[in-house]
Amino acid sequence: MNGKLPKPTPAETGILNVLWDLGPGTVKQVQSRLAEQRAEELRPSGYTTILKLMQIMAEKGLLRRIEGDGRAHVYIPVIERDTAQRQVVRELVDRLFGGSSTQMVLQALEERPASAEELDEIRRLIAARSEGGAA
Amino acid sequence: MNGKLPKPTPAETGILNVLWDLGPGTVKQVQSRLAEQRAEELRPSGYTTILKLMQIMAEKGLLRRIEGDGRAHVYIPVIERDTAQRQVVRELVDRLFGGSSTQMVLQALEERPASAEELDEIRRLIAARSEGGAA
DNA sequence: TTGACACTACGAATAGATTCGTAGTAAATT
DNA sequence: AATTTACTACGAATCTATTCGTAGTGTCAA
Repeated sequence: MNGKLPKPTPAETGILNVLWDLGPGTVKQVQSRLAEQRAEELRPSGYTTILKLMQIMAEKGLLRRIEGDGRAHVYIPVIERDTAQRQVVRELVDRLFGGSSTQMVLQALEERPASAEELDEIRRLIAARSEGGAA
Repeated sequence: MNGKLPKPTPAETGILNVLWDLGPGTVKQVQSRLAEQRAEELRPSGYTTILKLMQIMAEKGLLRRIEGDGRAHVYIPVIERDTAQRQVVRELVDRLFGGSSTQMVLQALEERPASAEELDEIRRLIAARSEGGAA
């Protein structure tokens, strides 16, 4: 019944972000959260739009739908944040960086300088990797 | 005449990759290069498909078109590889990593372990950044 | 001149993502 | 019971990306 989960589209990613932050939620909760976030930049999507998207996501297997207290269904992300992130990063590295994650890392650090603490964290990860032994 | 360049679509990125690698090229050159690359995985796009895409890209300002020796036009990428990379990385960081490039870096290194040399390079960049002082 | 060739230009088909209107339904309120 | 409220379900419109067929044009060789 369940092959591999499809890559979330941009709009779907927005919904997933909300659910990853807040945990299980109804369409209404997701929709109003998105509306808050986007109120300033873009015109927020209407209720039925988000409903439809979440229904589609449930069909695709990205979300699981369960009965809630009231009439509203509750949706839970099936795909993990980490998984989605890795999936997209991988695709981007392949498509635009010739498979070199290093190049991407360098660009990322160029684009948005990290704080000292963050650099430290990266340094630690690298240290761990260096010892553990890379392929 | 020229606002901001639009973000290249996936197919457009494939074309840009070829032109970034080979320099100015004709539709035929790009198409056959792509066909080679993709011959094993997917069905390669036909000639007129690539032609159309490149025409659209020229309209959008992503490519510049000049007269070649023969009848075929020669196309030159207007957008630089670095620029496109940064653009897409930035969008991805915003969309999926809450604006934290560090998180993305960590994921990237998880997904595709870098070699010792690469880690070294990253380490050097970080060292430079640490001194220079991040925002 | 005729025809083959190597291109470009254009229109239209297909596909996927996103949008929302409208209708249905059940519970809560009057 | 009738109305309002709060939802879901469904179909269809729109938009963008991608695809390619077909027609037009100029060059070159026979």
